Amino acid sequence: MSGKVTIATVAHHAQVSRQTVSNVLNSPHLVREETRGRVLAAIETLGYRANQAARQMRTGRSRLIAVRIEPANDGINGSILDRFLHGLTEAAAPAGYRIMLYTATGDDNEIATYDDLLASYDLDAFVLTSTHHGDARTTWLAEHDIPFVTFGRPWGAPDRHPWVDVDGAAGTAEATERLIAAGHRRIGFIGWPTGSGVGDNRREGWYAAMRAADLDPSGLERRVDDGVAEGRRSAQDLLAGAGPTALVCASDSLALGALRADARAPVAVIGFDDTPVAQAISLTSVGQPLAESAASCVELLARLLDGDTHSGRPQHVLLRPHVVVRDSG
Amino acid sequence: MSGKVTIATVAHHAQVSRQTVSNVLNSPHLVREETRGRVLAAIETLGYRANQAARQMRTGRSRLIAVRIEPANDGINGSILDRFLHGLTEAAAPAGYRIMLYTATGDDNEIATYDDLLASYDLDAFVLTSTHHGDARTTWLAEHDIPFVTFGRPWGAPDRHPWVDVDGAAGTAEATERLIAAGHRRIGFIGWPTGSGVGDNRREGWYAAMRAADLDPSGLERRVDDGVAEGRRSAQDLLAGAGPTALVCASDSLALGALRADARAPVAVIGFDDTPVAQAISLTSVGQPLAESAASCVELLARLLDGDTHSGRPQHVLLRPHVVVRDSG
DNA sequence: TCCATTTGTTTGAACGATCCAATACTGCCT
DNA sequence: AGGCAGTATTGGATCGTTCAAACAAATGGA
Repeated sequence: MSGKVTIATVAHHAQVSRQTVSNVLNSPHLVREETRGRVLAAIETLGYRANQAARQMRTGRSRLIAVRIEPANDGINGSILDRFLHGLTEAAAPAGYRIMLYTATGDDNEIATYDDLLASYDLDAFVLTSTHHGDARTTWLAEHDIPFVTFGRPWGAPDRHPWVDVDGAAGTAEATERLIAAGHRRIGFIGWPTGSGVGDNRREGWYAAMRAADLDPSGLERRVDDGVAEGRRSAQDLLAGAGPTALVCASDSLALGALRADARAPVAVIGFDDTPVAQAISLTSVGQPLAESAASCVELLARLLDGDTHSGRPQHVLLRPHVVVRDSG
Repeated sequence: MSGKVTIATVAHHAQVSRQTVSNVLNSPHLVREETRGRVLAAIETLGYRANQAARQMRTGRSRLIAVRIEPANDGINGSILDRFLHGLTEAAAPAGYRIMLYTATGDDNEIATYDDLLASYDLDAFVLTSTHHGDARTTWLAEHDIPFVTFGRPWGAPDRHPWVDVDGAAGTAEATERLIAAGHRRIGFIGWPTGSGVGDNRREGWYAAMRAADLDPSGLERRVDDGVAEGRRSAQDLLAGAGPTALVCASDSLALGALRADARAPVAVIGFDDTPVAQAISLTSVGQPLAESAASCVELLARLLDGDTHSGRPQHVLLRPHVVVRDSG
């Protein structure tokens, strides 16, 4: 190896000053065509890469985006987080950003971690995944003027910050419409208790699709905590009552339970999230566009960080999920 | 906010020089007790945190560990990678390290990425997850003297680098012994084709446990590609032949398939990896100690990076997985 | 008493990039 | 020819930390 290649090495090789090399990289318009070519050639030849630490020390920006990775298997975790993370990493790289992970136990602890990360690493931005009602984290970040994006809408609260989310209602609506098109008329819904933004939203899509098709949704829904057992019990209950021929569920866990219910005739079931479980048991499920969501998060952040705040482009992105058809429905 | 707190701020506040503050942090034994107390108090009061970029520029070390996150849902990905990542992040933090993600398409591309990451970010080390026969990556890293640990043994190749792995044979052996203790005598095994280190290793545990209990394993095994359909077919095949009363499988996918096989009498099935799928369908499965594995990776790396190479402690860690008992076996 | 040794602390320089202000070089107008 | 605006390039200072070496004070032995 020829030792470290610094901006000085390049400058010497291209017969220009350090500053000119820096300009070629950061303000190309200031440099004459011919000079720029010479410098770029030298960079190529020497395999020069700007040292981030030095750049960061001067500019105060690290080109690092932090994402929390959670311990438990709930929320986005345990099923689709890795796909989201992969999407983030892949989208961030071409924009010159990298993803750094951190953990935290509880919101207060997470805020302490922010402080630490910001002071030690000069992080440029955060991506938050599991936002909830009255989230102290978004408040703190906003107060401290730290750029961030949430994957998930700020349910209830005014949306003062950029966010990306998946239109759950559109997903359950598509699932319901698909079942209607297949001839089903009594389509049930198994979802979570009223009050969770995500849960209410997914229920809404089913309800709207039923009404739009002039079908009566009354008596066809159950709201329970997430889980296979709960799904099974609810399905059993619905089948004994209103007798649906198909079920739309707010999660794959509920859907899996529904599939287990004893029914006279086969019941079509559609889950939500397209987790590995759905793939394994060939469950039709509403799949979130995770790669696209991640790319949108990066794009919003990049826009924020590059100071495009004045541009009128939207700070919010709502993406459509799509039904992944398998054997169950 | 009182602006940035640097080492100079602390030095001034504690009435000492910058270097003394630095010594308190990096070489405490050089500083007198009383002075150290004064400096630590100042650090506490001011909320000082060392700036990593500046430290990195001087020392050439970033305290950053890179991990590749893969796109596809195979290998460690898609099921347990997020738990491993969480473990890494959690174990790294107290040791003063952070986890950075990167992606790559293929080994060659990954090596190019190493070059990039090392030059731009001065990464301290890498953790590789899906090692395979004749892995070009380990060779490259070793040649360039980059510290790294693999999660997975270097099957076949001489183990010139530190690694952490889970003893698959011990896992299938425990599963087999458990079935034997439950009264089973004809216990089958469904695994992957001969030639994959991990697959052969998992098969070995079943085989050894059978022999140790004086049970004849002949005719009781099938080797097929991974997948639910393959698992089902193999199970069906075995049941029609040697007629096992229990099955040990090399993966949860195979086990799920095996559960689907039509059998006269109920067949006990044990899978491998304790994926979300196993949890969802209540499949007994051999669970890998992922948090512990991750912690071991960090420990080995920290040892490498802190220059403890002379110490005679082992460079290899083999951890025991354990059967997570559920309804299926 | 004096020098050698140890212990504790301070000073100046350096890491590699960018920002700033000053300078050299154009071409153009009067 | 001289002046002037605009462009291209230069050297020096700077970010916050650690390294290397110098310095000061305390200790110990002959």
